[in-house]
Amino acid sequence: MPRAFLVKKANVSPGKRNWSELPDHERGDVYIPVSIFPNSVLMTEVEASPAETVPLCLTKHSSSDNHAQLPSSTALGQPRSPSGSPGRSDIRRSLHSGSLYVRSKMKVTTGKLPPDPTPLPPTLPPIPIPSPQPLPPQAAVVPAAPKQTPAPSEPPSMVNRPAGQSQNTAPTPAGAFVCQVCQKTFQFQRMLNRHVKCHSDTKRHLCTFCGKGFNDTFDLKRHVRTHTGVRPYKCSLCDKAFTQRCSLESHMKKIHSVTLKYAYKERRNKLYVCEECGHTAGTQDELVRHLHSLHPDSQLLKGKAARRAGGPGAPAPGSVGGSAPSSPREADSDDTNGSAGQ
DNA sequence: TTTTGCATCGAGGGTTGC
DNA sequence: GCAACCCTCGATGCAAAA
Repeated sequence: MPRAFLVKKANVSPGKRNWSELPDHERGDVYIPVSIFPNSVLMTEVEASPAETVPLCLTKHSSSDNHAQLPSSTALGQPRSPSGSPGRSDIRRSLHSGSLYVRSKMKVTTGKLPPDPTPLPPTLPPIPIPSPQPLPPQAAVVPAAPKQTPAPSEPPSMVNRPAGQSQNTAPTPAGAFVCQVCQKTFQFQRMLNRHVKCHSDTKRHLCTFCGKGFNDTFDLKRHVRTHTGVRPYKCSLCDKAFTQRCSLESHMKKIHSVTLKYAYKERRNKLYVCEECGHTAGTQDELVRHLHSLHPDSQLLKGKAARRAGGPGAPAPGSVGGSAPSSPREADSDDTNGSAGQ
């Protein structure tokens, strides 16, 4: 699974948040949550929503191209990361200096190809460069190749789709749904519908810090932790903390030789994370009490109240506001600051 | 130069709320 | 029933250590 987008490690320099300098267990206490930035600050600078302000970076550039569009950090005479490419902090610094820099690498995913005896030629045309104006999902899923014909093994009926079926989807006679872009098959239509978004350049959930877009709120929330420094997953043996559970489990296994007894794909105990401060709770009630006592202005609480009242504008279930929506898109796409999830 | 540990994120599958 | 939300696995790159 090629990873087309890699966030380089932040270059450590004065004035930047350097989490490695802090004991992990203290990071959550020290980090500056988004919410304490006056929303107006962030939102003013990113006001028009990153998708509009930033030509969204979601253009395909080589990594060397990145350097050419490094307005702020170099212009401000600030050091760059050794590799020459900007780190996260470059983004933030730029953001706070009034010019939002966003990495220009584009996520290009083609999906996982099924075992196919006739693999696609290596010289496939690139995925269409995103247009400044978001395309509707289906429109954005124009096949990369001029016209991809079904795999030889596929019966002709696969390209016959019922009315209402996406242009790029088709059910097989067996009931599986096939992505017409990459030929990957899915058992359910909803799986295919979501998969099709992978081929789209339009990302619905945008990070207010860097403008990077994600297809899923959870992906965005997870990503935002790289900006906020929230590390909910703490090692019980050495106090090290991680942003993701798999990192913790990997750490436990490699460093402490502790392999957690979980079945494959078994759900772990849900962890309720306060994205305001990184506090974790075992239950939602506990988290709510925490929010009431320490973050009474939390967007999560407001959202809950709004939902109870049945009012509009309430965040989606499970979402926890940390920053007030600054644009219809954000209002629509709920949180950037986490939820009680995990 | 190689190995190790961590950080990050894509994407499939399960769960929940409307 | 569907869309959104959430969880998990696995892949990859980077930096530090060996």
